[in-house]
Amino acid sequence: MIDINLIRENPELVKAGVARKHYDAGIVDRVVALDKERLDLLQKVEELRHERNEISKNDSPENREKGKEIKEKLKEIEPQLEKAEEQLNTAFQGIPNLPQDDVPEGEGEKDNKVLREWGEPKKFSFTPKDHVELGKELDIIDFEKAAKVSGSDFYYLKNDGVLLELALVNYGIRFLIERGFTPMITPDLAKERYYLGTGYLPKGDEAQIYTVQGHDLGLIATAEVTLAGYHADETLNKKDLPIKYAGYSHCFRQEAGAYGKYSKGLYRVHQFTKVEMFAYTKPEDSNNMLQEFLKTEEEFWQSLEIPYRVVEMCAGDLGSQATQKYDLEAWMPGRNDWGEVTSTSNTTDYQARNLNIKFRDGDETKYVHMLNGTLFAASRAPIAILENNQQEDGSVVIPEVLHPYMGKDKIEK
RNA sequence: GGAGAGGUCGCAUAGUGGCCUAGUGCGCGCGCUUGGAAAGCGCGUAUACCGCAAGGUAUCGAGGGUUCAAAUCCCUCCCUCUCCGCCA
Repeated sequence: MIDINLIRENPELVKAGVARKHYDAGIVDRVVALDKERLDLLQKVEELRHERNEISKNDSPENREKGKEIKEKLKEIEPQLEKAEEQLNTAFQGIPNLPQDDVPEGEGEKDNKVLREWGEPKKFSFTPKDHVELGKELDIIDFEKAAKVSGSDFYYLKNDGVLLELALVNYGIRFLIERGFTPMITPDLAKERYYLGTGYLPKGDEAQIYTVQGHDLGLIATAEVTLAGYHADETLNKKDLPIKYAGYSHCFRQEAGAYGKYSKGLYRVHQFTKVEMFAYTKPEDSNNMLQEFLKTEEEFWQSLEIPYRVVEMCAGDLGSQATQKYDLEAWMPGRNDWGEVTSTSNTTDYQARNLNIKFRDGDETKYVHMLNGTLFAASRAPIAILENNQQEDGSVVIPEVLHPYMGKDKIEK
């Protein structure tokens, strides 16, 4: 959530930011009204409680009578206050984080800005195959058996497909350790507070998360959930900041209603493995950290020798949490187009306020800033590797940096 | 999963209906003392919200309930520890 004081003091500023994200700016007025209503009721309730506290210091028949009266009044007003608080919270949580000033204007994907390209989209002297075909021919990915056992959009990895994922994970984690990240393997399930607190909800859609029947648990859609929750309700030491984690987890997404050629094969699946970067910083450092994350992603994908481009999200495509966001899109010959492989966001103090994560700065405690960024998803990275590195004979050359982890330099039949 | 014991202001503990505005010890901070230090002594040491302020309200694992009044009584849940069971 954003700072309620910002809304009280400068509702117009908030409205402008909300409008840039193409959310309904009327929500700000609703919050202002509900906030006032809540304050009025809060004052009444506190006055009555004060009276009650005074009375119970001296026991007498008269005071017992007075106490009974107060009890009755409170019974009436307290539920009203509760309801007002609930309404305020619901409306308030609908207010997204505000975009940074220099974020490009725009409504959605079509308005995102390509900042630069690295590498050349491959040209083949033969007709390239897509990863689904390659995966089947090389016997390293099996969608059909997974469909039988788990349903559509699940997959088995086999043979060198397994080695490739493990190599990527091993290489990726070491890559981040060298850059000062603390490696973490996190739980794959988390309580509602955490998977909602990180706001893994696309605009208005709650159906993204798988939940466990009979328990307050959901399968995480990203390690961002568990890495953000790690320090929930803590006050961190200023001297420990920034804290940088490299998270390894499985990710689970329902992806309801996502079909079509752009969702083919590994591109959109219900479960995948991901190595995620996460950072807690001082407020003044978060913009630099976002650039550091982006640079780290670029260095990683360059080391894999995959052509990619950097895209800055426009205000309308930031989602509720981010103030600024960059994606890397890798070249995918199978679709003859770019495909998103990473995403890095600065959520500033928005998640920190949801999860109550602060740091001590002298006499003051302030909210930390929190950032996340994908190093790679072990579903989409193999798409790029298989499709870009395929040879005419159907084999696939492994990126050099993975050779030591893979134990070979080529996947062949 | 079963049985038992617990969860109190940074840490350790006291508190079993109104004297709790939560005591004490440790730690920490400031001051006195000292040539300097230790000890000793004194004072102060949570968070959030409302309020210009004085001050007020809430929080004793969480949520409900009983009562004029709840850390304290009742119910539900969560977590930790010990033992048992089961398993990797």
